[in-house]
Amino acid sequence: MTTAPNTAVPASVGSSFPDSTGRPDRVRRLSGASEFNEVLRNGRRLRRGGVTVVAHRRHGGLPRIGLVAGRRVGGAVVRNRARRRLRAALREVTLAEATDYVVIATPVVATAPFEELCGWVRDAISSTLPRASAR
RNA sequence: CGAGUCCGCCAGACGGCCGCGGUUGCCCAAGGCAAUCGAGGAAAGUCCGGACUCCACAGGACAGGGAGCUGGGUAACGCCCAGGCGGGGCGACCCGACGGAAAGUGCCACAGAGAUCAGACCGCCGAUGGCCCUCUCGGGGGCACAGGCAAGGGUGAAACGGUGGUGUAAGAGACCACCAGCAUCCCGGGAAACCGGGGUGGCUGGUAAACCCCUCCCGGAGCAAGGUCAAGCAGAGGCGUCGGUGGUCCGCCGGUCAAGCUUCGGGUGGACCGCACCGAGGUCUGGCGGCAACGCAGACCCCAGAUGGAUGGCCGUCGCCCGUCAUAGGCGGGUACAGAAUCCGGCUUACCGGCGGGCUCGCCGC
Repeated sequence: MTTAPNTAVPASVGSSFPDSTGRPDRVRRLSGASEFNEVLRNGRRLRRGGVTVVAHRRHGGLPRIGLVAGRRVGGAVVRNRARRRLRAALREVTLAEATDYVVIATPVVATAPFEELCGWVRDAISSTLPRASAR
């Protein structure tokens, strides 16, 4: 658990972060029930490991994310932790422009090794990319 | 040293990389940069008490709810402190819904004869009355039918106060002495609860987290309170002595053809203020007053403010605890409970562990 990420994490950060697309990857937050419902109703839903990603393409603008950690994830402390780890993991991946994402947590998100969590998020996000762009 | 008890405190530390929210300043703006601040002792449960907001409010009666030894503290409390009383502990100390049972009503399982104007199973007596025997005609003896008694036995958590005497046929607070309890009066101490002492009196079960009585307190709803702006829609029916006085009634007030209430239907469900606060504010001063809770004075400080919800993610080193190999040390695992949402004061509950101090008991040494 401690030895493997030592080499893997910095590599993934360095490769995907500053210059994979050349633009500063800024992200907005989703806000309000209407925006969330829009994504959840019309978006493409993918589950990888302990996370579910719902992606929905918009007309333009920066990517937006919304995090969901429901009551079944745990108490307030565990839900906060799950949300923060998801936010940290999302910074490790490239998000498509003009797309809204809702990421839904399960209980394992709070306890799973961080590298594994990053893997789930990366797989799920990249799987949405061709569909979202093909639409 | 061991065991215990009370009080207070902490809630791993440091570093690296990458981030988030608020505020202030700067840049012409989108946005960016800099500085600065950014979870808890319980932020929790939402159980009490307030602040604040809106609605209501002449007054009275009755409901209803809450509190309940005394005094103090406090904005207030069901909280805190001190004291009293009762109970527990060798002790430090701990625990207590702790007003009234002599205002009334009710209840007291099982057992038991009887469980509150009590009762008589075994028992005791049988003076008096009755019956029988005897007779020296005064009486004497017997039976246990009437009747009397509640001492002893037995039942029970509890049996009409306890012990000893007098008394009597046998007995009983019937009477006496002492004692326990209660009521009442007086004296002394205390601010009071209460404590100590004395007199008098009647003659005494428990239960009020049973009804109840007494004293005191309580208008309702809550920040989704409440307000501003924006956007948007479609009205129709009912009540007409109706509405308000937010439990009810009396009474009062308002409206009386236009408003109000209400039912169904339609629209919106966004932004901002409230709301991040100069406050029942925090820290310090071995300050002053007080046994203490706390109050007062002075100095300094401004100390989270999100809204699908910031306060973090990952890594390293060192602590601490456990297991293991066991020589410094190595390896593996663990490092609680838990996350602000209008804000305060409490209570309760959860919690790996650690630190400091006071006191008590036991053992040992000087």
